Amino acid sequence: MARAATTLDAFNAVAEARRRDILNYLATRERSVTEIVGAMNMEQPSVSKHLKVLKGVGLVEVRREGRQMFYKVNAVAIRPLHEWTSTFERLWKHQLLRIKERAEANEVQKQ
Amino acid sequence: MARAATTLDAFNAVAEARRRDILNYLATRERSVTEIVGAMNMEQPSVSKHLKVLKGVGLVEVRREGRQMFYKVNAVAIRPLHEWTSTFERLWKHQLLRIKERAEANEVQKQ
DNA sequence: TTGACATATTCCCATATAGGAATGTATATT
DNA sequence: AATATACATTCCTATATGGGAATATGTCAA
Repeated sequence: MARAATTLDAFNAVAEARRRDILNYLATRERSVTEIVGAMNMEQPSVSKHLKVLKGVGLVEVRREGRQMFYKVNAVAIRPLHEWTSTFERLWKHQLLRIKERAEANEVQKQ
Repeated sequence: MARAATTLDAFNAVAEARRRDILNYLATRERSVTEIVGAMNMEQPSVSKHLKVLKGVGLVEVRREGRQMFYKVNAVAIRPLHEWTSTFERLWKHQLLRIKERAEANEVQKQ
């Protein structure tokens, strides 16, 4: 079996750095494809293909205006990722606290 | 060019649902490979391969104890994902607020 | 109607899996 | 030493890309 499809869910879709770049760019406000192409350093067909994947998992929404297509982030689709990572928040805070405690203990030793 | 390697970063590593399952299982406490195999419904070689990927991007750490290998989550490695998703938190909260407002406006209309 | 402009889609290819099967390796036990 | 246990690795294959190139589609303008 090959890897799961990028169109399966948000986790697979944002695995690609280019698509995260696009989402970051769209975080400010909606943009036309041409604007995205200009901002990223990618060919237009690549951008369109990435946008199709993002749209497939609901991470972006589109609006037509004449010849242009304006894409914007659908932030609620990112929420599941945030919530999944949140389940580990308690763990890394505990980890960082212990690192800090150890550092302070070393400071005391040096004195 | 093919898709980026799963061993590239945490984003690619957790794109696979099975690997998130393993991380979820390890969230409670460290576990031996056999325990993981028992909990997930996977073959042992598959589990070992997924653990190798997770270890490659620093999402888990290992400790040997006799013949057993105990794996545990390295939560700080999940932090970058949490922080990236957090940049969109303001957006989806705003989105949800508008949804709520619209629902309430409809309630008033019905009265 | 004819272009021109903005996007989307298709075709092709090199690459990276994920799982299954078989095998290798390290450690404990007798 | 021989065997069993616990994992890791290798080989193979079907599949899913992501980018480049070429082309198709849709819309506005003259």
